Amino acid sequence: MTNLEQYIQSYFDVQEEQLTSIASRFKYKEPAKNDFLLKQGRQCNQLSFIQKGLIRIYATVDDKEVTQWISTPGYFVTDLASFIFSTPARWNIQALTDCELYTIEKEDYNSLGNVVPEWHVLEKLFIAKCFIILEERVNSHLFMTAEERYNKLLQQQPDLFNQVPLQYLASMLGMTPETFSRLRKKQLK
Amino acid sequence: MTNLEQYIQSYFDVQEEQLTSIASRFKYKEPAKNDFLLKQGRQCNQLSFIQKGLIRIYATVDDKEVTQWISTPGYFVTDLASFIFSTPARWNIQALTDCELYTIEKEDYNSLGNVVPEWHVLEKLFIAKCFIILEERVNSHLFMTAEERYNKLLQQQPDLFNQVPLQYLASMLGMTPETFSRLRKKQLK
DNA sequence: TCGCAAAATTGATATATGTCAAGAATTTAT
DNA sequence: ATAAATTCTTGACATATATCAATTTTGCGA
Repeated sequence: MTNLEQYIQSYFDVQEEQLTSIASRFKYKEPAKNDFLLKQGRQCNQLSFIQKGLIRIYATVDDKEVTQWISTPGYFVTDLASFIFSTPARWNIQALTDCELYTIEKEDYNSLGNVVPEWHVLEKLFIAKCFIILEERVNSHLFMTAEERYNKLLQQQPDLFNQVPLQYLASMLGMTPETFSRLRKKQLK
Repeated sequence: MTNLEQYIQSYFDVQEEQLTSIASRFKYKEPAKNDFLLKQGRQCNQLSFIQKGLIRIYATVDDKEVTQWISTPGYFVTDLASFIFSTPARWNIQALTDCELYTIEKEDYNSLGNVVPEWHVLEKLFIAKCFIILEERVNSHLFMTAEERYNKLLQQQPDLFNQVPLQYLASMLGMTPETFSRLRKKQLK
């Protein structure tokens, strides 16, 4: 089983016979560092699995730039709202490093319903998982302080802390780089 | 077209012939004020449309009680994660007033795929809409201050402000009742 | 390898929001 | 209608986090 097939299986829980058929619709891509996969305002027509590299999702609104998330190998990346509803993208998606991706175009993605009988069910579950991830993030703001969010991220994704500019992590946790830096200092003691 | 059918249509964008069939699986209920539709830790087996009344979704974690949302007529209410994945519910769901609901049981809901051909597609879109609502809420914490969140809610749901205890609104916006009260005072000037 | 640009840190200070306690207002139950 | 309970408001104060500016460190391109 290829890496891509493993990724697909872990997300979509699809039967093995159909894996090859699904995987064949993804195309290998190697965006270079700083390349944009998507720009705010455009339409998002792709869903990508990250084999290698790091990708930042961010937006600029009223001069304020906010990093929404950093995606890492083994995960997918897209602007789900734009991808599903063909609305203008809210997010920029940019490679933080040279990357290796498997990308499916929206029209191929949408044709999967004709190929894999259970596809719409799997897709539903996939989106529901995305929902749960977001619910968790809302909760982190309702239940936790900035410091607790910092500690949680440090625990869950320690590697990120020496792979990406820390200001991006600060932003996705909803705090300034200065606050992030001070929490970091506190931790190191 | 009944109220219920209108609600279903607005959420699921289903064809008119199938509306009756779907609607027939919902049962009318009248929970009284303070009745629980769901308790944290249990499994959520119901999805309800609110015809009348107000419903609070909240959770208590480590002695901290957080209101996640207040649902109003014309909207549905459930613990989506628990409903879809049969996991223990994260949330309590409680009637803030006497209510009139249309409720569908999970097994009936799951059987809709056999009744309405396009059901899984509609369901996918429904969940995707829920995703977008949550994305919007995450953004409100990343881009906005407490005061901006207050003003946004006041603008979008002014009625809530004289229908439910304000401490619940404060909580769902991620602030204390005192802060909420002071922002309120500021507004009234 | 050097030099520049970006990022991170640090200190001083400002501001937003939280905490605690008391009292006023409102709602609910008897 | 009254009493009790809950909710809301207010003030004083504490704390977390933001802002601004200066400096150091790091990383990158020539």
